[in-house]
Amino acid sequence: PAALPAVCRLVDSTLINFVSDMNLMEFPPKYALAPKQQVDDTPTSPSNQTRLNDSSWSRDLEDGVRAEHVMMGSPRYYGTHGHTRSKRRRIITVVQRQAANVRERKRMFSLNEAFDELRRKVPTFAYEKRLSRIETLRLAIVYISFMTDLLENT
DNA sequence: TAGGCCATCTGGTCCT
DNA sequence: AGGACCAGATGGCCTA
Repeated sequence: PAALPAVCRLVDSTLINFVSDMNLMEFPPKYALAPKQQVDDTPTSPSNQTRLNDSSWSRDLEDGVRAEHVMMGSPRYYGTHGHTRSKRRRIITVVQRQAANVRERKRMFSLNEAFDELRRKVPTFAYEKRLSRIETLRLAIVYISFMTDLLENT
């Protein structure tokens, strides 16, 4: 850590310019509700309280046969993460699903905040276009490698 | 118009 | 039981 100021002085001035030219503070206006997302985030409608099943878990059909995914959504594939675990599916209410959607949006929001913070830390040309998430990650890898080499060679 | 990027929804799995 | 995390699917927006 003590060597850092010295390292910074050694950093090529063009790199410093990259950093100072960063202007990624603008927040994408997309966080406004999208048209398809106009569900009620504070669901209180009694009709939404209906449980789809008595238990919150339902057992799939016997003997390893994949149960049909009768609920809405895209098809899933078992074994994506290596092993098939339980055959019990959690059945949730519409209210619970909406609450989970809200939590997921918040989670992705904080993830994007972290990406924005990383974009500000990573040196870049005065981009007319902001870095995508994958570009940000890859540039960060290169940047860290560069700084690591710099530290080791001084 | 095709392709890249992103937000969102969704269900499965993990974890507390 | 339920929240966090994850990845697939989908649709919208933007740019070359």
